[in-house]
Amino acid sequence: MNASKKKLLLVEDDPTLGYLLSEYLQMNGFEVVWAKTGALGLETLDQHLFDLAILDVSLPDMDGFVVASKIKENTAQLPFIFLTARALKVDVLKGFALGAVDYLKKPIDEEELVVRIKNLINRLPQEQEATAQERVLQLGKYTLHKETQELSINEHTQKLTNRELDLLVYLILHKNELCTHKAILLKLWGANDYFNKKSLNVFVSHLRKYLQEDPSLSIENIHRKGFILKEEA
Amino acid sequence: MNASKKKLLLVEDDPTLGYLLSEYLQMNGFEVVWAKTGALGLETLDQHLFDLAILDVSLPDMDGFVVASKIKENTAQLPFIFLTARALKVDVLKGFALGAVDYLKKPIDEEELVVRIKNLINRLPQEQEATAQERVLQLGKYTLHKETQELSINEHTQKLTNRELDLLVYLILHKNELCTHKAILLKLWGANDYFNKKSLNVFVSHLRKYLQEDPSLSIENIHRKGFILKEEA
DNA sequence: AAAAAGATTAATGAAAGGTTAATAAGATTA
DNA sequence: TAATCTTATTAACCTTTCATTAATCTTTTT
Repeated sequence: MNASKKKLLLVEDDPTLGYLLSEYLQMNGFEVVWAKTGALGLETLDQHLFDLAILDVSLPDMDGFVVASKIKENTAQLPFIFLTARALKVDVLKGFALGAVDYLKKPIDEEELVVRIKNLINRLPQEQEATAQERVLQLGKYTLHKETQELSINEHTQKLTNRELDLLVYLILHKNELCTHKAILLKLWGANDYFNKKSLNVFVSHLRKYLQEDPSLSIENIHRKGFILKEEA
Repeated sequence: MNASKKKLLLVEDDPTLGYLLSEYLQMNGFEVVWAKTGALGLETLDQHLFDLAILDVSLPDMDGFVVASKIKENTAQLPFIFLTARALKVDVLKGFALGAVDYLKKPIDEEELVVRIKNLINRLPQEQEATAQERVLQLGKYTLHKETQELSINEHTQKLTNRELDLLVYLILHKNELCTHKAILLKLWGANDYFNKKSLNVFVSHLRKYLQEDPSLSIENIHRKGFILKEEA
């Protein structure tokens, strides 16, 4: 999905949990800096550009809440979550009031933690890239704008109908994979019968015509199975 | 922050909890539509523009996960969270895999729920209302004065009616983006039905006539979806 | 070679969209 | 209060769009 490794700051004094989480997060593709005290955590902020901070609330030297406020003062935009055994309601409310993105209660399953972190991180840089990637798909020399339903190559653009668009999007998302008649028909038509299959053929035919300008592209038929949108290397 | 009340869809079959949450959320400044079954929840999606959906996982008619998938298919961007007694790890992972923004486990303190929801909603991509406050909007060679409701080009000015103005402003704010019938109708008419759609067509027709003088502008129809106000580069 | 499946182009008809005019309801003016 | 004006809605009518179906030809399989 996203090329660059995301960098996490983990502030956790418990050596066992700290090691466990640190390892597990790294195994899951994150770069992790583990600070064992609040003070150390704040220091590392000057040396790294983090994407997210994970803060234990109970720390030997300073309260996790204090760390959070300092983070807010120093690095304007670094989002942080609390991870703590202190599940008191007031603490949860205080955490969110401070601007936490989430407040997780121990014991926490590592797998769940990773899923939640990935979820958060994907949601953060939303506007800039995420939507743009969804709105426009690239296929060979072609560009497909989903909103305007326009398929462009060089200066020429072909407007697609709803069915054409849906089918092309489906094929692009499964590029170089077999898309069975059944799967396509169920997804786009909702039912898999003789006449819908006939209809599907018509649309494949349309798309083939539209995609002629790039010879590296082809929609091939696998007899009695389905279609493959191939893009040659 | 944002002036408008945020609209929540609550899908919860338990009458006691549903009532409690619904009331409490309303007390906290949210507009809440409470659907007691998954099917009813999906129906209301056509009548309202929601900011967030809160889904119980165990529902009488259909699984909350199913409701979530349907939401994803129908309304492009409506974020949703799960609220459930089923705290099994696989369920949590499944929930996030489906694209949930959060997964909360019952019993949940109402106050904590409200704080978490507010937190989420603040974090959601806000509609850029920046330009919405401008008194004068520029569109191609045209100038639109919102106060006087006058659309001017060169020496000619056309006075707009309220509906014409509202529609044009909406389209300008979403220039070169698909504006679905549903979104326009819900925003300007408050309801999405056959006759309002007919009415919308009339106003689009008016605007097209007014915008004829600048050939770089066009209001295009996307069959069965909506309109795009295009400004060619 | 026969039969089945697929490809392509064209024909069709229902639904959606576009435009202009009529209507009704509210506001304004006389 | 009646007359006029304004404007959103509804109606009437026409055009366009597009998924499906049909018709015809080609390819593949057995």
